[in-house]
Amino acid sequence: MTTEQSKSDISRARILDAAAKTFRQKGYAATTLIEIARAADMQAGSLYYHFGSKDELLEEVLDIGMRRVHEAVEESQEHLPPGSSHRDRIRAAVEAHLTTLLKLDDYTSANIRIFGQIPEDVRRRHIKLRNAYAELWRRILAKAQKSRALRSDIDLGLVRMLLMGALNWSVEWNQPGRTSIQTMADYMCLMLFSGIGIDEPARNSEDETVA
Amino acid sequence: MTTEQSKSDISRARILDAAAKTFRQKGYAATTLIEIARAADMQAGSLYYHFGSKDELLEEVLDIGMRRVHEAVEESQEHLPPGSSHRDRIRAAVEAHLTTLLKLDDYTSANIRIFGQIPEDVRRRHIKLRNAYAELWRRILAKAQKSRALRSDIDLGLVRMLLMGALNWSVEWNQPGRTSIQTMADYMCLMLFSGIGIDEPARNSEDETVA
DNA sequence: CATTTTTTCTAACACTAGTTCGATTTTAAA
DNA sequence: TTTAAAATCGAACTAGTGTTAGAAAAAATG
Repeated sequence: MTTEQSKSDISRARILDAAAKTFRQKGYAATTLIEIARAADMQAGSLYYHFGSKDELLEEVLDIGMRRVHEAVEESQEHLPPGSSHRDRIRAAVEAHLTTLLKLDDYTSANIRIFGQIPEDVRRRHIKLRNAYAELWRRILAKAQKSRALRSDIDLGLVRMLLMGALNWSVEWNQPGRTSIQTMADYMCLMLFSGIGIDEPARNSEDETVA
Repeated sequence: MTTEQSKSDISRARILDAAAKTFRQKGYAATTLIEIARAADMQAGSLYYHFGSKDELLEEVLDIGMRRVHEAVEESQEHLPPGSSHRDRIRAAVEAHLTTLLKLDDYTSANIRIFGQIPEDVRRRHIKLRNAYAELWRRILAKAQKSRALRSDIDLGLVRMLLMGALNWSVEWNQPGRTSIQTMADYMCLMLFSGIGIDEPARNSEDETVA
């Protein structure tokens, strides 16, 4: 009983890690307890000493993943240098979200990837954490809008959905080492704040190089 | 042999529809042939008269879904009013993508939702269509950039990923009748071209209403 | 109407999943 | 070292899966 509580807790953590990793890779239904057990250096039956069922294990993985992004983004807002602009705040939130999602956190990425495949009752119990996280973003964006950092004539709910989509989808294509999280956050914020368009010169009937 | 070829083709289509619908709802591994058969008013064993295996059925659903978005976006580019700006072109592509994805096309939405869960060899065979679709978008964006409708100093690959993410993620949250596809496309293009930021007044040290 | 082909059903098979539980090992306490 | 508790194993059970193949029904053909 030095660092953690006991061998039980260590095994528990090992199982959860293995589960998160496997769930993220293969999805929920396709992941077998045998695989999880193997990844945790155990026998499938032994898992039941720590968890009552596959769904219970799933639920804990999901909860942990969601709490981690939530905490990461929350901390990003608290640890900002004084006098930071609202753009800085949002940029920090974006970066925190992406970092948690893509950098060595199987829990969060598993959560994002498999949320659409989980059993009804697990979803019902987990949804509260999801809503709480959504509320955090709602606050961040609303505050920026109120302070005139974001246009006042827009529906922030829709913007938030599109934003989350752009960020979350990165778990599907991001390959570690290809594009840095900073760059991704830069581009995301560029699109959010300024866009990448150039005012087009009146009309263009010069070149019709279409298919 | 009037409209389609025979009863076989009708049943085939009915099975594919049922499969697309069920795959979209429950995911790949969690979907059983019994469910698909029931949704198609058949017995599970009868499916094998039309398809050699579950994976073969899956593959066809995926392919159809991808071809449909591809064709829809391609047509959107051909049916543009003459003299359309590049913003108009992109906007049309966005709308076509969203429409196919959200409006009564279980094939495309199934494709987007379950792509991350499919068996390796199915993916390997399907990936070509995915790449072809990506190439279509690459062309559209590159053309806009070359014509100075988009900033020339940006990585279009990354922009495309974020854009696709924002659009694709809508299958996870969109509820029919809540937000119109037009509105979604409007907001997406607004963010892409202009952003929703307002130039902040120098510095803000007035109110520190942070948590 | 008879007969052949096409399509579907039915029942079974092989296999794998999640789960259970008594035996066994490991760990901690006395 | 002895002993009790904690943790894991291992083998079995049940349920449900994808799949097969021969029987039955439906449709098409002569």
